[in-house]
Formats: sequence, C-alpha cells, structure tokens
Amino acid sequence: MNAAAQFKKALQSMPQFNGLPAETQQALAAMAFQRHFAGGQVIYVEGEPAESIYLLESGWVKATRMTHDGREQAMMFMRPVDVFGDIAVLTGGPYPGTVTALEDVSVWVIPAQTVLEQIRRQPEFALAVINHLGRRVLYYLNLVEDLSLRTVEARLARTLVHHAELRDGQMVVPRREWTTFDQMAVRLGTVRDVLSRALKTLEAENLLRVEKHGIVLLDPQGLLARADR
Amino acid sequence: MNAAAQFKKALQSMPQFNGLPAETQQALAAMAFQRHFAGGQVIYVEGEPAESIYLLESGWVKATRMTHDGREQAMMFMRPVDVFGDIAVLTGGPYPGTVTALEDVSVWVIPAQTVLEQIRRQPEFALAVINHLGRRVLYYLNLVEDLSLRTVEARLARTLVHHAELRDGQMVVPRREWTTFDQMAVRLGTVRDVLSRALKTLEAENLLRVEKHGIVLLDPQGLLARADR
DNA sequence: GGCCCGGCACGACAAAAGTCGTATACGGAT
DNA sequence: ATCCGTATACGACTTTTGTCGTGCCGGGCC
Repeated sequence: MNAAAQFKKALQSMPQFNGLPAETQQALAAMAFQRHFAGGQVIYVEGEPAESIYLLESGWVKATRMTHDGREQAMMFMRPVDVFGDIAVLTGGPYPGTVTALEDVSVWVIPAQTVLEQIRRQPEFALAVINHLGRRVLYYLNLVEDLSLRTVEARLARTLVHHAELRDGQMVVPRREWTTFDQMAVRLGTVRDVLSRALKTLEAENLLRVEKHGIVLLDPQGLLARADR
Repeated sequence: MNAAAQFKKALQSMPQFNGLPAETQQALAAMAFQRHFAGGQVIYVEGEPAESIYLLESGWVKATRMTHDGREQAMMFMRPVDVFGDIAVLTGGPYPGTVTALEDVSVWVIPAQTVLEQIRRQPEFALAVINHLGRRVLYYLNLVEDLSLRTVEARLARTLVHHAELRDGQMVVPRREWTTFDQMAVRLGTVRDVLSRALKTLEAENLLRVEKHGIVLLDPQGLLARADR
C-alpha cells in the first residue's frame, strides 16, 4: 500500500473525518508525510509556532502543560487514530501544550496551509472540523467539571470504569508499558502518592484489584457509586 | 434602527464575526429574534435539546455545571457581545451546561438550522466559527491548568489582574450588583469561605483593598508574583 | 422604629490533597 | 551474581480546601 492510501485509511478511521470529499482526502494525502518518534520523545513543545497538524497513526501520546516547578497536568491522552496540533493551527497561534510520545509512535504530518485551504474549499470538511472542535470543547467541559467538583477518588473510579474492557468475563483496565502510577496521576491531575492511596482505598473495599497486567474491576457498580462527590 | 440592523451591529462587534459576508449576516439577521431575561432567570438547562444559538447583546450571564449535591462550577462568565449555546448546536447534542442571567439581559436567538446552513454556504463563516471554537478550547485549556495546578489564592490573584480596569490612576476590578462573594467563588471553582480567606490574605499583605464599589489592586506586580503556585 | 433576610466575617474543625523520608521489589545491564 | 535505577509502598506530617455554627451589618419593608 502506498503512502497516500495508507494516510487515507487512517483518516477514514476517524468517525468525524470519514466520508470526506475525495478531493479533500487527496489534497491532504498529497502533502502529508510520515514521521516516527520513540517513547519519551517530545513531538512539540508548548509555545512553539504551529506549522502542522498531526494525525496519530500508531502509539499513544499525551498533551500536557507544566508549571515552572514541574507539576504536570495532562490535557489529553490520545491513541490512534486521533488528531493533535489542530487547535494551534486553527487559531493561528503557537501550540498550547506539549505533546510527548508515550511509546513508539508514527504520525502523519500535514502542513497547516493545506488544511486551511481545504476548509475554505470544502464545506463538508469545514463542518467535520467544526464538529471535531465541538467535541473537544465538550471533552474539556467534562475535564473541568471533574477537576473542580470531584475528589481524586471519584475521578479515579470514573475513569477506570470508563476505560475498562471486557476480558474473559472480567472488566479490566489493561496496563501498558508506559502506564506508571506517575502517568496515571498526571492524567487524573494529581500526584503519585495520592493516586496510590485512592487505589488502596478502593482495593480495600473490594471494588477492584491491582495486578501487574492491569486493574481488575471487581465491582463496576460499586465503583460508579464512588464516582461522584 | 430596525431589528435586523441592530442584530448586525451586535454581530459585527465580535472580532471573530466582524467582516462576515453580507449574505450570511443577512440570513442570520432574518431569522434572529430578540428575547429578554431578568436577572436570576435560567436561559436554558443542561441536557435540554439545543434548538438555537444565542448572541448576548446586553447583560452578563454565566454558564455552569452543578453536582447533585449543589456545588457549582462556572464554565464561563460572558458579557456582551458573546455567543453561547454554540457547542450544543455545532455538535448536534443537548446543551452541555446551564446558562443563567446574572442581571437583566437581552439576547438574539438564532435557529440552529440557519447557522448550520450558512456554515455550508459560506467558507468565510465556517472559518470564523472554527476560529471561535478554537479560542474556546484555548480558554478551557487555561481553565483546566488553573484548576489543576494553582491554588485558589493564585487563581484569584490571576483573574483579578486579568480583569482589572484603569480608573483614575488605579487598577480596579469593578463590582457589579450580582458580584457577590458566592458568584466569585463559583467563578474560581471554590466556595465563599475559601475565597473570603484568600482575599483577606492578599489584603493583609497590602496587595489589594476590598471596597464596596470594587477591589482596588494596590500592587499588581505583587499580585502577579502570587499568581503561580 | 422594629423586623427580616441576604451577604459577609470569623473561628473551629474536618477532610482532601500534597510532601517527604525511608524502605522494598523488580528488571536490566555489567 | 551483583549493582543500579525505576517503580512502588508506607507512614508521618503540612498545607490547602471545604464545612459548620454563630453572629454582625445594612437595606428593604411593614
């Protein structure tokens, strides 16, 4: 499969960008090129001028912000297929956060100009972008609500249930190589110690069990009950 | 001045929506109608199906989310001229938060259909909407960072400096009728007591002075120094 | 004037979140 | 096997945030 075809396939696997006009797909594919990053590598840094949009084809990344004193808050964790760098390009500003590869990733890099041009040209594409941005806002609304109105324990319970998968009859949140407690804490907007405590608390109540390959949710119902407050 | 002209004037006073194609302005104006709400009145409730976008012409409103137990977090405070209800319409879902009039307000109500149609028809308009949504995301990124990485005191210092106006040689954050400590607390994502304490602390350090007509910033520099951490 | 009520001050307390030091476990490199 | 670095465990402690009760103040209203 040639590069353009591979790119289109990735693009189409995003619900929002499925069914775009052929011309748009073609135009984007023509200008996109692939890049690879190793785990831990920084893809771009907050404040850097935005020259391109990224389409995440494989591997996980995180977008974060940091304070001068080193505390980090994850804005998003992303997995294939998702887009990042979009906000900066579409508002004409610098990147608003830093994106780091959590494992080996491959991305498609699309020049900002190409995207903006297609938005002008293709109303369907513009609508898709609008829809995509709207979802982003919804996501952040939820994040704000979470951070402001819920305890770490509640956030934890909530995201666990949300990310659980069914594996031989059990609800499990699988653990990846890069899923350290530190990373989980960054995602929840806290620090490792606090996360660890919350996990212990829930474990003590037989709501879940922490194993090396993942976190087994023994009582999803009970967890949901803890997901408020 | 007739209604359509008045509407267009309001629309143009938003930087993002200034310079839209005449056809778009006309189409929106043709379908827009005006409504008024008294202070304290709810304009729409979270979860309600979204049938229209609102253009805020006069008065302040807040968009909030609440927990079952009554704690409230402001997503945004808005003043003329701004738009709300947009996210729901553009993503095709229900309203993601509740909007309440803080004082007497007048708004223009624009049917969802009209907006979506113009987006399809006018690339310029689509771009403006995209830009607008991008800014929304940036705003929420900052809010997330604030809530997660800063103390109430730092958030307070930061928003005070940010909203201060110069009045006869002094930096002042004017106080409106509806600006109770409770509302300020909702904005900062905390409760009145905590806000009150933070205010006292800063006052004790001669960084500001709380007066009935507003909060005087005695030392904006010093406040900025407290705006981190 | 007297009354009521919303808004706010203040102090005591409780809970949640964050910090720190030390200790243990495990996996990979030498 | 040993060494070493990363990840985690655990307990003590501090800070921040949230809650509660009481009480004061000032404005509107009868």
